Amino acid sequence: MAHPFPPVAYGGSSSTAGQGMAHAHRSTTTLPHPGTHLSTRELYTSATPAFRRPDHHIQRSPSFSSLRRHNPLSPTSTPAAYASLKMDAGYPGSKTQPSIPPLGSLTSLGHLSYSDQSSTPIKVDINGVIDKGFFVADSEWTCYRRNYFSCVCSFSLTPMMHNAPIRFLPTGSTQAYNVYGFAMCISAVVSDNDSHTIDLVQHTPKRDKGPIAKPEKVRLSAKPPQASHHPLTSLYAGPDGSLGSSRYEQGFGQSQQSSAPTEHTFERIQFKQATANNGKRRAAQQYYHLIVELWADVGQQGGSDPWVKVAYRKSAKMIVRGRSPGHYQSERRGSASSGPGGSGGGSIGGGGYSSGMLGPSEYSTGSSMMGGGGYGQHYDPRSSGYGGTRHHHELTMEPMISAEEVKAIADTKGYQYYPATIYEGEQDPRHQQQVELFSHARHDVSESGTTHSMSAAFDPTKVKSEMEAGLPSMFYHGGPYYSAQRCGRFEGKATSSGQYPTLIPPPSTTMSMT
DNA sequence: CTCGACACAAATAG
DNA sequence: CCTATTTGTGTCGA
Repeated sequence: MAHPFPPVAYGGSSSTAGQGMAHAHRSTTTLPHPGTHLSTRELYTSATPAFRRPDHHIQRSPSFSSLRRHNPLSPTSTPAAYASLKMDAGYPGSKTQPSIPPLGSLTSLGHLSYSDQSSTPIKVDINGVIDKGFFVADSEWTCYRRNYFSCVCSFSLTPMMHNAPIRFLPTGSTQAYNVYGFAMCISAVVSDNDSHTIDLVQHTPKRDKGPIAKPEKVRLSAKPPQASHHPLTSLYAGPDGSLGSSRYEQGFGQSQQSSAPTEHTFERIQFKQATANNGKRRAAQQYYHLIVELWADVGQQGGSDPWVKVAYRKSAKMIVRGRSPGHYQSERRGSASSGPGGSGGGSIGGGGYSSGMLGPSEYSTGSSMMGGGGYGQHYDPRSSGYGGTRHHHELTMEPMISAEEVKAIADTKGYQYYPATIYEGEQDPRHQQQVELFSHARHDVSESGTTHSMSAAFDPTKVKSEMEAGLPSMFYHGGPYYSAQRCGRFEGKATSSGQYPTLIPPPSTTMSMT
């Protein structure tokens, strides 16, 4: 598995489009390879969950932006608040990023333990951040089949002992395997039918010109638990380009290999196929789930295939649109139900905590991610009253979230992010709020089947929302902090808002600063 | 209808 | 400021 893809340079492309592409120049952008670390650009671009390029995608979408600016689309599209977590920070002006689809709780397919004398049980955590490409439409997480998305994956073992041999005992089996290494991969399945897998494809920057492949398992080392304390730390790579966390690992010389990083970003991924019935017909809408999997290398113990799946985490259900954005803009799915708009109330409470997802998610496994949040579509940032305040604490523990939390949340209407919105609404770049999230990452690995309480990890308390004082930069490079920026609109709704302790900024009060 | 390919244009990054 | 690169997406054709 050296590299799933050849390095990006497929220079060969001739001229198809006239655009410019002669050769891959930016090699940087090459697809991530498993043992390699990303280059700088990559780091920022995708590797970093939180940091993506500042604006990039958002603005990019012509359709949305333009449309949105001039015409508000239907209510549905109304912009909502986003939770942006990114910290591009450093400076105001950056745009924020929309929320990202949450991952559900971790599902273990067996038990890991150190095989030394200690036999210490190992708790596994999988972190995955779907970075880019997704937005909420009609309260459902949506993306375009043709657009890229990326997924940052990492896992951690607690406790971490690098030299100790590990054993894996699949659930329901008595046969334990020696684990020589780990790898992660992403895949997708149909929501209704887990057995129905959907292929994911990975392009090179050259896109059509370059080869495409399926995401492959990438060998990774566990991220040290310590990293956890800094959510960001783990997430963000050091400036030097190497992942901070990886250094730790390597330093120890774990068996995995020096080249194994602790985190891998699958970039330029797209679904091979769109979900069926994208809302058009009466037929039931199909949904997919992205799955972040952790595999163990058991050598030949299990037969020819050395890889045994240890655990995985499914994302919230999502719709993959097969057509151009333009087609959907005017179109409305059906409806009714979810109509976000309709409800302005998106309130549902579903909860989302989105902001936290990124950072904390890193270490908190199941918890935070559900972000969906519900913001319906309120357009009024202020008028409505959500005024700031709605909030509450409950977010953390929303009962509702459990099993179908994902669903629920999603239904709830997550935040929708629309770039344009920002413009229209208000742009306050400066409202960045820093959030320190730290949840402890404790969760039980035991067996959480699927549903778990995710809430636990999130501590509203810890989150700090305010801080605008302008120190964005500080946090940023300081490292570990997470700052979330909000964009102008806080559509926060009561309900949802509750979920976001962090994000909810006082309506205009704070923002104007600076 | 969906998928795939081609091509254009916009935005970003350097 | 300019250019190279990358990505989103409109559209056509299969």
